[in-house]
Amino acid sequence: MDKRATIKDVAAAAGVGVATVSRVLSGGSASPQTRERVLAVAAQLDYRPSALGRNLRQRRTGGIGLLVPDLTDTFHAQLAEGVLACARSAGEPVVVGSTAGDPEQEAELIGMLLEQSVDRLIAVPSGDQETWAPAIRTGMTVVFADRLPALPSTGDVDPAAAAISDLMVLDGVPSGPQGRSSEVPSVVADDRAGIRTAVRYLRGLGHKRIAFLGGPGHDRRAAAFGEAVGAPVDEELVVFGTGSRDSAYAAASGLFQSRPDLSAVVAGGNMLGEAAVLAARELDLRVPRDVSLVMYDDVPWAELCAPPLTVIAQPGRDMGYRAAELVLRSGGRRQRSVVLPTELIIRGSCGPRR
Amino acid sequence: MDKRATIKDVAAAAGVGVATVSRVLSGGSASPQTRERVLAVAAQLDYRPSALGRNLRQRRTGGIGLLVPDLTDTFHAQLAEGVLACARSAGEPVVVGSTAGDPEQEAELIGMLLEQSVDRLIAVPSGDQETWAPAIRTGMTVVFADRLPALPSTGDVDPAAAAISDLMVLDGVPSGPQGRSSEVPSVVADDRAGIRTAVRYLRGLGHKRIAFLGGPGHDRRAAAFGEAVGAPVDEELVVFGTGSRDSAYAAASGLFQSRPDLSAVVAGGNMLGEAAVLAARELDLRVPRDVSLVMYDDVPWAELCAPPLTVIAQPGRDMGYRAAELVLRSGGRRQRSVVLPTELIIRGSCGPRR
DNA sequence: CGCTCCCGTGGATACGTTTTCAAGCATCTC
DNA sequence: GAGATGCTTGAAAACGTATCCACGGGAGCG
Repeated sequence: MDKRATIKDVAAAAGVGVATVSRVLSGGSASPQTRERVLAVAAQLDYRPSALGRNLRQRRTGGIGLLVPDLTDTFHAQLAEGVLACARSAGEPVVVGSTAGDPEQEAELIGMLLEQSVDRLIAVPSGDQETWAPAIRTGMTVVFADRLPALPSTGDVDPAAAAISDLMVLDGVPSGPQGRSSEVPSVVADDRAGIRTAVRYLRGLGHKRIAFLGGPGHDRRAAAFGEAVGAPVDEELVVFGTGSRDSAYAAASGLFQSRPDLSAVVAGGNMLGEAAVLAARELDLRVPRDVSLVMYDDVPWAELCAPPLTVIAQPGRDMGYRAAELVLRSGGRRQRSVVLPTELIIRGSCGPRR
Repeated sequence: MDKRATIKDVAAAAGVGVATVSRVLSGGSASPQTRERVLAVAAQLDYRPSALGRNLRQRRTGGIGLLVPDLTDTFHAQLAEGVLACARSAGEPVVVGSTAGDPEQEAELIGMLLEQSVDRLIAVPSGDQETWAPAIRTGMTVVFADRLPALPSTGDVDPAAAAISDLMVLDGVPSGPQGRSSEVPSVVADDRAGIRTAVRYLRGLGHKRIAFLGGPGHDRRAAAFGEAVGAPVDEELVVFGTGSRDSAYAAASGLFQSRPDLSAVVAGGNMLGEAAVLAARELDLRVPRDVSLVMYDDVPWAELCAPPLTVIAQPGRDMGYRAAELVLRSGGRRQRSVVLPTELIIRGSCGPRR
């Protein structure tokens, strides 16, 4: 009922001008006694500067945007927690959107953020570079996390080919020579090394027919997988879901049924890993006796599984935190991208080839 | 580089006044030809109304706030997804904060939202009614989800007693007779029925010594538990963690060690359930042979566990969606609270008392 | 002693929108 | 035919803040 005090009220109560109040509160210069009086009055009136006025004046919203495909994916939740932690310590609000891995929804949410004048954005992208061009062109400070937008699909290239060329350009460190999107900083895990380690591990156990089970945005991982297993890549052994749990399950189930000869699976994300466990169980495939499984993302429940899942761990929370740091410190001009290490955590879901 | 077009630009280009443009875009009345011209010009200029200006004018931020203890908790992630889905369909941004179950951080985040003039808030509260009084007094439209804030701790009452009196007041339907916070609508599951069903189920299996493992905000569930097992409640069998995974693990481990005579555990949340599985395994307790476990929240990984977890399912996504609906349709004055049913899903983590 | 320079201060302006208000104009009614 | 009524329209105010600019006074320097 009692409306919030405005800067004018404070100014009047302190007997100074609004400019002085603004300066005191923004850390500008002011005489000690003036500053003290203003501060006292502000505290007594319980004055809180309205972000609305400030934002309008400076033509930008203070907060930062965060776009992830699905919070129910534990890795994305970890990443979000990292972003939130960093943002909180900076006192910045964060606007979250979930895209369901759908470029269209992603574009829509970008539009919404633009409308809100949110000019700093952290994203786990689902769309390709074309989707992201508008946002970047508008001057938004964008930081990609976990993955990079794929090359625009000029015509109909199959994902694998695009993914490989993507890898060529990006080559471990994402700051490739060309490609517009390489100008935007990113925080990603060293997918190439992670996948390579996992594949070598499986090879060491005797596995020959190894499959990759990916979701949207896992092109880099798929490409790294292709590289790690070496040519010729059996294209039937690289399958993709579309982002939903159902689709992941369908992909996993289809893979197991169409290729009973495979003996090991690398899941490109924890939702895919979950689907693989479920599908295998449904088809009476025992893990790891009948099929070995290694899953991207170390999540708390990986350890609870039957058997406990061998995973490629990437520091989700750290990635979010670092991404938030990058996007907040973007005052310091051009930012370097960050590549964090992965770690193969061996539990019980891999065994020797039967 | 090219600054965004403002309403003035559109007005000038269309040869009309800004008021007309505003009306056309807000669905006001205008002559067909004027409307068409304005729309055409706006489209051609790629004009998007700035939320900043609008918000300042109407003295409120369009968006809605969402406060949860921890997105890494799968249930909270589900709830958040529900909120995001509803908000997206309404075109509203949502500002998310995670409180780590800490009332202090919660209060801080409430302050931040206040500063942003976010006047609609959905919260899984951690603090008590005292923490929430300021937000509600300011005129914020608040909807609680999953739980209600506890009664203010006047002096040092132990959580169990407070929880029980809480239950007395709230009695299933949260709109109790007194208590200021009972005026705020909420979306909660029928904890009482859920817990009662679980306890009866365990009783039916022959279990006598059943423990409750809770976290912050689980007072109602603890109270319902006490009611279900009937007096006298063995207070040692009701233990609380503080919200973190570590604390949950410590609580679970401590419980198992101090009371080797217990034969069943009800976990008040999925993080507690996770901790219980881990702690049991560490102490070489077999589930369900040595100890039975039923966990609150049905989460995707409950099925993957060894053994698959018997759970009290509550519709997290729906709860979020309904809460968002409530908070958005709050134009229609006083809203009724919603109580959603729970379902006991029997899997493999409960067995007969050994 | 006088000039300059700098610091502290307050008035005024701009940010982009919605909304009120009055005016203009055409149509309808008596 | 004149007054009333309704619809469309544009000018202007307001929202709360940050910042530009001008002004005043004190101190330092010549």
